Amino acid sequence: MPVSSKPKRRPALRPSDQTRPYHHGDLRRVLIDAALQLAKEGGAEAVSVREAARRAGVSPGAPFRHFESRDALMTAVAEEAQRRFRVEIDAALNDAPAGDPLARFRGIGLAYLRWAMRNPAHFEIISSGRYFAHDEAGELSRDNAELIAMTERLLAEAFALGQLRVVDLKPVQIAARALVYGFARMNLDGHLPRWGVADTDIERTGEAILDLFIEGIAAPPRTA
Amino acid sequence: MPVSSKPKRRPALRPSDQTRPYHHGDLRRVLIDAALQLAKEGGAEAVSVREAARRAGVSPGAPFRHFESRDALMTAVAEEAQRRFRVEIDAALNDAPAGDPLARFRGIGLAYLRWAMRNPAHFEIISSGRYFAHDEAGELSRDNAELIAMTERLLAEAFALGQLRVVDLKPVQIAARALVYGFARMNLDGHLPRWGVADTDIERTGEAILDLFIEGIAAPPRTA
DNA sequence: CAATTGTGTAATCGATGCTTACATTCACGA
DNA sequence: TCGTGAATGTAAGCATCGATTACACAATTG
Repeated sequence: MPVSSKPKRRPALRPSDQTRPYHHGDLRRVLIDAALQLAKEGGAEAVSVREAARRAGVSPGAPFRHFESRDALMTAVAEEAQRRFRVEIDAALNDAPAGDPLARFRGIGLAYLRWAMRNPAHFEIISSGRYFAHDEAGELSRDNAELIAMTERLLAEAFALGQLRVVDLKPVQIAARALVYGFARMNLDGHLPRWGVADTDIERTGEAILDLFIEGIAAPPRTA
Repeated sequence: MPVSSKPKRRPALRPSDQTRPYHHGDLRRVLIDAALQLAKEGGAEAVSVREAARRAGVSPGAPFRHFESRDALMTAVAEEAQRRFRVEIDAALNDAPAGDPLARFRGIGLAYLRWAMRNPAHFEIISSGRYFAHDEAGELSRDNAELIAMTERLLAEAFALGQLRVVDLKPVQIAARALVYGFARMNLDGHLPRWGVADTDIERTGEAILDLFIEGIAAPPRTA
């Protein structure tokens, strides 16, 4: 089993001359970073174990000491990406008004979209369901379940406050996810230009469709 | 350039004994079919040129006489899949009431969802934007543009008839696409179980979110 | 200090995409 | 009819990749 968290000193290769030390220092961490970088450069499937090893300055077999397969590496990468993603979501939630669950719901959607737009490859790794076994990747699954539960709770609160015109909340929840996921993937898969969305308009358009959806489920204003 | 459409006689390997004829007959076609089958069996990325050749009973180099690269093969596969997809869409349009553009719009969405649910791998190949160059694949692009134009027209007609409560139609169009695309990909990427959607409920749920969306953009009934 | 465990290297395997040189067959014009 | 060139197949080989195995070195620990 891999190292986990013991603070290893990074060997800091001697100033000018020597062969670098036999042991790397924190190869696991470095490999994940290299993989993240590779994904950013060439998309998720451009990540190869060998190239990550190359960038870490290590032999092609070395990564398999830390990850039993490419999928295992990608799972770790996905978990790291998910961690970063969660930071943004939580930040968005902190910025949203506590007493307005529908606004908070929207805030999550917006943060989701923005992160996906700005980190397409990492978003793909998280969501493609091809880069890791969902059964493992415990942290990732747990995290995901939390997010699902959170949107469910927010919708229920919104409904209780009379903010929604809809009764059946499950379809609303799934539709909302499908909407943001779909838009994010349209971006990822290069569909948006065909739909007349310029690069500079992407985030604005994402916000527009999210608002359209929210208006569609929101209760009409009291005074009509 | 490959053969195209000349009706070649298929050599019908001699009854019991002989080595099959040197020339295959219609290898291009057979390779595409094999690739479609491979995709159905193991997903889009399970398609390999060599395996397709193997199934066609032909040497590993042979396919490259017909497709200059794996991507070129996948492009042809995508075009074939798109052709089948279009058949369903057009059928759905024929079934929909001519005088009710919003219903026709919904019909397209439904047909889209159903086809994507029932042919996930082929759907992925069509839409993933990774298996072919969008600039080439002329037929595919043309087809896609047609579909986009069609939904645009239907929305405009619906608006003209007062069926919509929304003014800005572009976001509606994109949101609709994001919704169905997102749901289709959630299915493809194995998200739906996590969202509490059982296999048997998938198509029903798809219909539900589509209807939710359409209600959200539809004008309220006259008599309120 | 010695042994155990962790972590790297070297060499190798099989599969893949793709290329090149050569073989066979088809199709068309003299 | 035939024979020549184009089309289409085979054979062999390259580089890359994921993965395994045997071995080398280092760090920790008793």
